Amino acid sequence: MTRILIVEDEPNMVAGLRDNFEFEGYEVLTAYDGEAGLSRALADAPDLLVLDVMMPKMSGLEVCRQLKAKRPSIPIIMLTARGQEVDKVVGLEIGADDYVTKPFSIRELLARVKAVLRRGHTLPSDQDRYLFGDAEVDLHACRVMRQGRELDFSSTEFELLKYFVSHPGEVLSRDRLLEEVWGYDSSPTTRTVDAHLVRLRQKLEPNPEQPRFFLTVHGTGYRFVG
Amino acid sequence: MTRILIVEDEPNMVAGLRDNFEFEGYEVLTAYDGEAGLSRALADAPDLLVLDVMMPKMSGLEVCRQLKAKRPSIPIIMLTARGQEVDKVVGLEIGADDYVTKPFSIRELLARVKAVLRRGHTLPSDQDRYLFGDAEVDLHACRVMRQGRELDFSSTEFELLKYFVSHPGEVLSRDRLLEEVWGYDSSPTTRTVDAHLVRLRQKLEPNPEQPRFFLTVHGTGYRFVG
DNA sequence: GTTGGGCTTTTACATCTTTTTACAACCATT
DNA sequence: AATGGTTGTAAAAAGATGTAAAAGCCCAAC
Repeated sequence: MTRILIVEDEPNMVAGLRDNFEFEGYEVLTAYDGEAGLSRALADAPDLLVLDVMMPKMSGLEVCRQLKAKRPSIPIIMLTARGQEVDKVVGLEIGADDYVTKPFSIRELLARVKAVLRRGHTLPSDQDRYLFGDAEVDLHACRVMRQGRELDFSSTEFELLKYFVSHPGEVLSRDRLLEEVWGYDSSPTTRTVDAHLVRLRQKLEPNPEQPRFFLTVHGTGYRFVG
Repeated sequence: MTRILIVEDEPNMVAGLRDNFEFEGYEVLTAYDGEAGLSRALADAPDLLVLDVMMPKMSGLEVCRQLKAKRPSIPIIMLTARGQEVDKVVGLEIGADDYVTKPFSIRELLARVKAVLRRGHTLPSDQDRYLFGDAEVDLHACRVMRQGRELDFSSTEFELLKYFVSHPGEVLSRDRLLEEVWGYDSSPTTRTVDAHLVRLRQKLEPNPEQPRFFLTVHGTGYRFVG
């Protein structure tokens, strides 16, 4: 039976994941901090790790690095919070096989687990595509299509877009956007947000002068309606 | 038998809803993302949709919009998360028949489903349109028409208008208007209200100098008579 | 190094919205 | 009618936002 080790400090999250994985027929092991996770992974040789980045004692990144050094073949899927440096997680730097950004749907995580176990390359499962108007956003592959054509998005632009489509309908203040997209210690001013909004609108609105999706909330911020 | 389509990406939630709806004697169809939900709705012609706002591939709002465009008569109840209370408005703007905020009691959802089904698909646009004089206010679409032409209203102007038509006949003090329209911690003075009244009258009164709808109650405030 | 290009941020200015101000007109009370 | 407070109204001021262009930064190529 395929065994999955969940390393995560949030008990509710663990419970939810356990339920779903067991329902899918996996055997589930758990650890509630980085140190325990690492030793458990070495001792019990699970078939796959689901590993939270943010944890007490030892971060998921460190666990991943150390584990990959000793057991390079164990697949690891990282759980990252929004705003964390996704680039460093995947790819060669750390060695994770895939990642999922919180909050995620269980369904998506299951799909990625299966994909990784199948050793099929982590083709951007279309679970995290988002459609609105004539645009199509692939949140995982970081691509944006419109009318069949791919649009160029810089990383900041894309992160901002991502935050908007992840919070449809909510009024998002400039400060909140700066904090969530640019980071807590962001130097940029709020006008930077406006400048980026212009670019999002130019690229994604059918009629940028009269926005339909990226709406202004005067005195407050912006709202995405998709 | 009445058929209900549940479009929701959380498997546990779907399972729970299915149980309850089937117990109540409904037939349940399901879809796990927006895209699938939309095509299912078009293909299987359910009697009602329960539609989550936050979903992969296509948001509930977009599904709602597109479905209402093709099948305006299918009733839709939206599920919104607590943080996105703005969606209440948006969801209804887009044409949903009702909404429920997560977390909700199954009992409440069932009640609303029954209510919507009993109501026999009354278009919300009817109950949200307000006519007076030669003007027509669409409270949900946030549009004002007069003699077939659409008028420009700033958001504050519209909110004020909305409050008036929602309280016809009542005498509304400036302080009350400030509190209700501008907010509890509003810095503006009561004269600001007067300034806005001028603009409402200029835009909506046949003869602004001699108001017929937006009446002054000397020493107290204003009264809308529509 | 240095250079060049792409991306980000800032700046500047036009425009739009909201609030305040000033004063005239109005109303109620005496 | 005189008075003092209230309201109508336009215009000024203040504040926010849209937008293009300049300035700054970073990184890779030379």
